[in-house]
Amino acid sequence: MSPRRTVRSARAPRPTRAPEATREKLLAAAFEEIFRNGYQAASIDSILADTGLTKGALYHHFADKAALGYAVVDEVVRRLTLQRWTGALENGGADSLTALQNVVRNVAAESALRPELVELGCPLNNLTQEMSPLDEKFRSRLSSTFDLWTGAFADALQRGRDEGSVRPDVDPRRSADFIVSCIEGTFGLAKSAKSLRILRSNLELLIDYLEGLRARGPSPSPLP
Amino acid sequence: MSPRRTVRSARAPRPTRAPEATREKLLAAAFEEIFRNGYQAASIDSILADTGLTKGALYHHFADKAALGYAVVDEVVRRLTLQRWTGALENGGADSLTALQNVVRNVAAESALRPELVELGCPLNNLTQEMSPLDEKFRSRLSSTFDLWTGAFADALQRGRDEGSVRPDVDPRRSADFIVSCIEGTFGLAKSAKSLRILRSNLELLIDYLEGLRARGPSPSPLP
DNA sequence: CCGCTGACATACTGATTGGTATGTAACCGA
DNA sequence: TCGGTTACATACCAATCAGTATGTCAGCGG
Repeated sequence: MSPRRTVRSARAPRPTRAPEATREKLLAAAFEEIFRNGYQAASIDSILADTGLTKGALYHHFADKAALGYAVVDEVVRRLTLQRWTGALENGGADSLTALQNVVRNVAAESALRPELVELGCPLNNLTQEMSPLDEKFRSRLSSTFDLWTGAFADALQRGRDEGSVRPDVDPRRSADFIVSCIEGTFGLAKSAKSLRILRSNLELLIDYLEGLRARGPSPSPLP
Repeated sequence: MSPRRTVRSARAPRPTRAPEATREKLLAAAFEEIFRNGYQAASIDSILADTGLTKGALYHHFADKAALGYAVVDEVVRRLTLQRWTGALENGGADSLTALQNVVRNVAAESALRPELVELGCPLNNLTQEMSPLDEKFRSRLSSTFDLWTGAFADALQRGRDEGSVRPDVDPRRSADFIVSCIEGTFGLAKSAKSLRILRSNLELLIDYLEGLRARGPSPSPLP
């Protein structure tokens, strides 16, 4: 009867000790707080108030505030970024360039439903602008996340070249950097103007730009 | 002889009381501190230490930290942004599109000489990402600065259409937003990677993109 | 020459910050 | 069942924060 009873064998949904769940709760709250206020202005006390936990819990799982921030990048921001921008790149029957355009289209559609995307922007971009010049460990983690993102786009462009959907004079890596820059800048400008219209307009122009990378003459059989 | 002597009529270069110069010194130091650390992490005490002034001086010229931040945007960030990006748009004998490309080229050349541009990025962008969601007065000031920037680019593109250097199907406002987004995103990615190479590569691709906006057939006389 | 006001300097405050020291209960192997 | 380790909670601390109250001196109008 008493909820404080501990059942030995059966796994209750809320066991009295669940360190991994506690850690995840801290990470999620920290991400939310950092996303809204930035890392430096993120308050430990506020994170703990959100979770209902205490400093004992936090400093048991993380050495200090910096370690918490690093973990947020490694385990939350990275995952969110990759699943949003690289998750749907490889499946589907379309060519690589069209897949890339569809990813952009999907984000445009998603942003219409989630106003936080236009209000708060991209968490990866936010953290980068704030922390890159101030903390090298932050910078390297954020930069490597960008590398995964641009790398995935570069791979897609390279596959597009191989399959004939992308012009052979396109440099996959340089173009990938350029495209990601356009995306991040777009979120920044839309956030500044609080304008979903700018966000969607820019993403449309980006899709047009991608269309400009498409190989002209349809070469149905690249190598006979 | 004594430097403390006060000459009544002649304006000495360093009069004992120079409120305007004091204000400017505070603004400059505040901009530097905010540029390096962000607004929220900018320390009033640190700004004062840089200037050699005290709180009495600061709170005599500015009501509070927010007012200081607003003044930095209005009087420093805006001026820097406009002089860098819109200053050289209207002169020169070239067509408007070429002038736009030259502005981008000049910044690329400038960034090679000033490493702070790639390390710290664009002050307008930094402040926007940090403060737009947190403070509406910040956001409106930053957003209006972006409007001046994109407006100048849109005007240039419109002039290009009028003079025949820009394709008539180009929407000046939408394209201006897109171009500025590319620029800001480029500074962000370069800052993340600490890479002057990425900065220059992206600006080159942007110049190529602008070239794509050029009207095909040279119409020497738009209206005979 | 007097007195008022502008232009600061000095010293202080309460709140908030990240971090720590200590206490304690749950869990697990022996 | 016992002892040690894990997983927290509580209470506290020094430092830093923005902001304020007060003091003081320069300059100028009268």
